[in-house]
Amino acid sequence: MSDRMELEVSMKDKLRTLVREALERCFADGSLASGEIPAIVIEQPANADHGDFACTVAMGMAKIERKAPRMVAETLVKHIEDREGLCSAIDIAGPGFINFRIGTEAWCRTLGAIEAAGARFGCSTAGEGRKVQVEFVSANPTGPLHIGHGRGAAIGDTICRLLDATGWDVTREFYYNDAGAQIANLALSVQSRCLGIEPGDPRWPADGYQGDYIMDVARSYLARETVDAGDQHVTAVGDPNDLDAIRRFAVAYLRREQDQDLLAFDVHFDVYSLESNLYTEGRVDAVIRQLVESGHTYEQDGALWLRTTDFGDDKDRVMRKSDGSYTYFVPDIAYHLAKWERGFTHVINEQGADHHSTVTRVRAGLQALSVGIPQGWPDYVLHQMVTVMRGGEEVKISKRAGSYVTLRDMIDEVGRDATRFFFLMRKPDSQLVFDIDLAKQQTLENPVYYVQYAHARICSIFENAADKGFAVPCLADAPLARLGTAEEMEIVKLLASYPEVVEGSALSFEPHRVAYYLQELAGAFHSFYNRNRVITEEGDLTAARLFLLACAARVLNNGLTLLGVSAPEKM
RNA sequence: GCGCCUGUAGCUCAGCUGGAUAGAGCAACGGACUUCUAAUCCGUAGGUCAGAGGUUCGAAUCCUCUCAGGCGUGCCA
Repeated sequence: MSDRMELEVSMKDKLRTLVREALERCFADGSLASGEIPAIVIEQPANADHGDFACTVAMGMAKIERKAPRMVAETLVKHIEDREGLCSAIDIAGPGFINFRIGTEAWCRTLGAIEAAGARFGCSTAGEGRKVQVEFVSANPTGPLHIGHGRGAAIGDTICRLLDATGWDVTREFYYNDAGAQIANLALSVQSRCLGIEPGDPRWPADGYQGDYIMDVARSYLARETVDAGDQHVTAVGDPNDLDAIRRFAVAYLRREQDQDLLAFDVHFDVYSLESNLYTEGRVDAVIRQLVESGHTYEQDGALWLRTTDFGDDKDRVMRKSDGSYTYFVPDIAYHLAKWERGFTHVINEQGADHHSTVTRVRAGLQALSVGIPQGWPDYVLHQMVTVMRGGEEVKISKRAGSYVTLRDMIDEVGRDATRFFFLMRKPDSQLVFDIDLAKQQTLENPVYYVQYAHARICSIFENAADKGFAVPCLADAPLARLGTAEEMEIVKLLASYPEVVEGSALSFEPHRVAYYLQELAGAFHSFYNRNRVITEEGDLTAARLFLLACAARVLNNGLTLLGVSAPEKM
């Protein structure tokens, strides 16, 4: 029970409670007058001399209280009752900061939560079991996944893991645009290859897909092979003149390729939604009808337009082209309406930023429907472009020209762990330069190895300890009072802050925070390792340090797992 | 032109959603293995946080403008 409490209440939360209770006492006895409890911010000072935590509330209250901030702080501190004995010192400093120094024992007590929770340390129930759907990758089945999809896969998958860890009921979804102009283009490209037409030939389709993989598809089609992809099982007809059969086969073939790449990347989906199904189920026509009824559409130049400018767009958009077919965002609206109807009040779409113009359009369409969907639904996480460098030069990514680096290349050349970690190192908003040569040649410099090495080193210590008759103790047998060096306490403090890192990372959809945290924790361990021996003549000290490292290994493992990166025991 | 993202050490990037003297990793230089994995550690050096205003006790962080780069602005997705 007490372990449970320990698990869920962070040090910051405990201090926040101390301050809030003190404020209430101040108001009760009249030593502070405003009577209104403001947001209480507890932060970690950049400078360790200022203590473990600082509270800024006195400075914020100074104006309302009409007192100097330091006066407010002094009054407040006098009313703090630290019943749990957390603080070894509470000081007032600078313009009115209240600085808290946490006692060594109080810090060490937090390790109990790690033993108690194990693989679930860092998890919370913040999501309260609510449903959330995360759509990511959603590559068109017109070619292999490239490095940009890889970034989306890594970010989307880790967001899912983060949400799952923080108590959400997560559905991972992949949307295949297997209808529309690009798919027609794909079919024509494959057909041309079947007929021996090459790029450059006057008969080659304009904007045709020129990649070599199109030849593979054509060969397979002519050989009448069978492809299994998801619930699709397509056997090639083999007739170069049957464009419809070529389209079905090509889509299934490329879906299978993408599925295999994602499998190799350890990315899995719960639901695959097909754009073509939205048509066959009549959802596209239905949404068109609803939009027309909404009064937000008009006909012009033989096309049907949605007045997206009613909802913040800078120009109206065509829904139904003059040739009678629909633009991509109509099925997109139908798809998102279906998400809503499936009960997902929380939806996150992870996409490349090159598709960001779709955000306004989809939201506008959903608002036009007036079915109670909130403004700003769904959420979007847009990752910026990945620039690929090879041989010191930028590799221009163009699917149609057939020039790109595939995700499969990266996994084969760099390894899954390093590729994932690399993609997760930067926040989605930042552009990413992926230097293939660097990633291949200097693999050992990749930060992922730094973190993994920390885990492997700890495991190695455990092995050596076992050889000398030391078992890793449980909390009850670990004399935590023996801990206290600067290096040890650095590790303890980092371990205690892990749940907040996970929570913040999940809340902001920013996986890179976990990656940075792990590097910090690994660094704290490596520093400790180089200055202290774990296995010594002193049994007590040895036991205490083994326990501390067991906690560190646990958290390294938990964090790496969130990133989809392995935590090896040997390297 | 307009919209979104970005601009922080030589390079690649963090900066906990407004706090105290702005950080890390590479690269450079100097050190540390007869001791649990040197894929490691310690130290030195490196800054007009693109620029200019504004908001307030306090700004890399918020608002405006300027400059620079990326993406978008298709009856492509």
